[in-house]
Amino acid sequence: MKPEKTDSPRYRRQKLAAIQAAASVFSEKGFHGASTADIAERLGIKQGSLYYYFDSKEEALEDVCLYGLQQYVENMDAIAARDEPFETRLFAVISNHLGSYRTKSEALKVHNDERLYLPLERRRRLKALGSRYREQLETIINDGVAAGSVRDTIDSHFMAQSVIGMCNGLGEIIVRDADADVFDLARKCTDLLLQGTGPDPRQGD
Amino acid sequence: MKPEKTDSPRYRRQKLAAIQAAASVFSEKGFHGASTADIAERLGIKQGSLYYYFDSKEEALEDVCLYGLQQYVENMDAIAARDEPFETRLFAVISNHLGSYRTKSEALKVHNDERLYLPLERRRRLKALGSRYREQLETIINDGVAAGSVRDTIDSHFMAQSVIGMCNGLGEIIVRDADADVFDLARKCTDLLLQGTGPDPRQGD
DNA sequence: CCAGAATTCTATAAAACTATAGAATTCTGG
DNA sequence: CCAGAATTCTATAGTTTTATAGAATTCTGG
Repeated sequence: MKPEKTDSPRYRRQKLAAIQAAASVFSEKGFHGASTADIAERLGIKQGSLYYYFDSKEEALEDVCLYGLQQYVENMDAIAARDEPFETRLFAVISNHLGSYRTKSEALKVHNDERLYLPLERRRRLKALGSRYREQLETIINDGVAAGSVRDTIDSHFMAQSVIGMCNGLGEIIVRDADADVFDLARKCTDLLLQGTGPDPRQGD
Repeated sequence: MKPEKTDSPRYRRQKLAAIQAAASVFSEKGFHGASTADIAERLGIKQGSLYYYFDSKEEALEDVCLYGLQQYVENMDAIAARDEPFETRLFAVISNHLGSYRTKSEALKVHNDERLYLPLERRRRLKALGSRYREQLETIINDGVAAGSVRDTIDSHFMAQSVIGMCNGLGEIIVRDADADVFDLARKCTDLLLQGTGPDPRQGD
């Protein structure tokens, strides 16, 4: 018979630690490459005890992905709701994305790389969060077009995907290099997207 | 005792088919999630027979990654060697990158997502190819700065990583959506990088 | 068509892994 | 400090997996 679970503070703390341990191990070895023994060891308990916190390895993956995505998407909601110029909001979006790589890099990486190994049913909530993220970004871009800050030849779906891809690419720098300056990268990235690579037309040549 | 291997045309053909089968299975299930039985089945032989073509599952992964990367890097060499304006070469780079997602998407995806599971020793050649790719791209960007096509405030290392990330993000569109027009995406992507999102300064507002 | 080489098959050893049951230990409130 | 609840441990059943050996089959040149 399974032991009873609770939602005591102690349980909650250890469950969070379990999610973080799983995030760490999954991000290093991948979902299938990691064993439940690896996760338990990182947490400091025995393999079998891990099942007090997760019903299955798959559930652990789902929890890690949700953990990585949640705050990240909530921040996006806040940015999309603000009434600010396009440039400011784009910078906020990129800062949030890159900043998440610093603070929750492991769980976010797991979401990006491993979520497809979840069966469709478990992926539902993740999909909803991810779609919300992309839609909010598209809305911000469309608002930029409406306000005249963005050329109307820009396809917002294409651009949203580009921004996300770019941030994920830069995320690799951030994860690899602990000294990388997130703020500076976000600034450069925003600048590149706004101005392009061409010589600044506002200064003569 | 192991059977003898040859380099007959038949062997070569089947080895290539084996690499493609492995690419297909690895891209779908991931390296650790895929079994040698899965690969053999896709190839139409039995699990044990696969070891006639690979000494180990790891070797199969290495072969797949090299297969995915090779032509892609060679194309980059050709582009970097050409004497063309920055804009033309950037478009060529992006077309090559996105085009590879269409023609060899599976092997390239495997390289991107699974290569880190190879032990360092096996990753050497891949690393060399990948570095060469990034360095060639940085050179192209630096040439662009020298020629005045690119603002000198652009950090070429940063920009190379951004371009690669952006292309990988768009690669997801290409892989997911068989109807996506690679040429059109490459054009939009080049345009975004060159011009940025801002209103075209050459037309009044 | 034959002989030897090349390719594939069958069978299996050895190791690793998930998940469960029930015992043991640790924690908590009274 | 005690009783019951919460947490962790031990042990293991049942799969699955990689890799190898040697037999069987298929191909090839002469």
